[in-house]
Amino acid sequence: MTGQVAAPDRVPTRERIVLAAADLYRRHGYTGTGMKQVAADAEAPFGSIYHFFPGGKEQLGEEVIRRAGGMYALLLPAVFDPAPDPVTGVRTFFTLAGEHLKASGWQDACPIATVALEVSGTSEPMREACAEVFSGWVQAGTERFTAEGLDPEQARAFTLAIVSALEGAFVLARALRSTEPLDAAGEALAARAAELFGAS
Amino acid sequence: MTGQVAAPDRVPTRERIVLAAADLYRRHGYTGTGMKQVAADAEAPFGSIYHFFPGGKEQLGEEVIRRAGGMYALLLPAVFDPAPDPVTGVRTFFTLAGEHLKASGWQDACPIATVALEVSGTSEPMREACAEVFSGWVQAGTERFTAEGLDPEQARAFTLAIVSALEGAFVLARALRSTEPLDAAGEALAARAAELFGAS
DNA sequence: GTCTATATCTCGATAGAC
DNA sequence: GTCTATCGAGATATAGAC
Repeated sequence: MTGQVAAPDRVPTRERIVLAAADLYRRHGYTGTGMKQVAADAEAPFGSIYHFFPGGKEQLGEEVIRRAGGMYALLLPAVFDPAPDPVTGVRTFFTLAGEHLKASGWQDACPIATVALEVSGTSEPMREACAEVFSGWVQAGTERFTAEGLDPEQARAFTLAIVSALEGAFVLARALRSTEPLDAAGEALAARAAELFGAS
Repeated sequence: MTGQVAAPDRVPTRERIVLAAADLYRRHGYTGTGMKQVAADAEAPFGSIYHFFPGGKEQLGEEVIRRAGGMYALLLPAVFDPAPDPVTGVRTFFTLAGEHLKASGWQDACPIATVALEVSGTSEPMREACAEVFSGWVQAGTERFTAEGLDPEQARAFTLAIVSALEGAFVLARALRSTEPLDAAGEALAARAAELFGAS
């Protein structure tokens, strides 16, 4: 009977910090994002960051990567479950990614990819966090495509190709300010899917 | 008759600065690379950077991107010219990329991709430099594959898919410390090439 | 053109009042 | 737990002797 109703500031401070950092990472990267800016965007006092993340910038970065990775993992079933077949699923995945990127003013790239490129040679804990996120995506895709009829090796290789193409197309699309790379990559992978799954 | 023999310090200061910065960018990114570190790695006096690049970090970054982009563009004919057919060329391209990345201790990613993700939302001049580099690659690939029998639209889409897959596979490979993403992406694109070019 | 010293700013991180 | 003031280090950039 503690009277837990939805409070006005329903999002806890710690959560706001993680969300704000995730948003900044995909716009400016890890090294380009300052802790003061995170605090400002999260509307949290500066000291609260070090209260919740005593490990500092690196600990915050690790958690942001894992959390963002988990959220993006939800997109896989969200797109593929309603799709009539894997070929359509692949094409839709790339199309939606392009629409979202364009709608954000070419700002919202994938935070994991940016951070992975920046810190893979600098911070081993963060590199491992990125690796675990990618591994999780690949494993989820492998299981799905295996269930849809591919043998596990094929399924894993195809998933790796999809994730790679998606991340790379994001890079080009963001720089070129065009969805063309995402459309082209999606088309190529959809054709590969048609070949693998034997559909048209 | 000015006696121009190969001098001991045959690489000019300005050149050393650009090369050192390019190397640092692909290891630590743009924001993660300091001007002092560039000077140190280039074995150049700190002030010389601002003598040659009065526009500061951004001007240096722009030139590094364009120069590195031009160097990487040379790899396309270097790999595809000796290849017996486009399918083999595609596969070789991804295989060599993986071998190089691994040989560098998973350090030498593509500097353009890293910088493109970091600054596309921050610095318009640098975003344009990245876009021009990518456009150049895509145009070169389009011309080559058109000459090999594809119609221009197919050739352009296929080139975009290749570059996207390559850049994305680099991201995963660097984080996972494995060439598996590059091999899988190469396999998928080689299969697509076989389909497009009608070879086996 | 080369090189050093330094100005100015912002970074990540900490201390301590409340 | 919240918030402010501030530290020391490192950043970019500049001034000026040589």
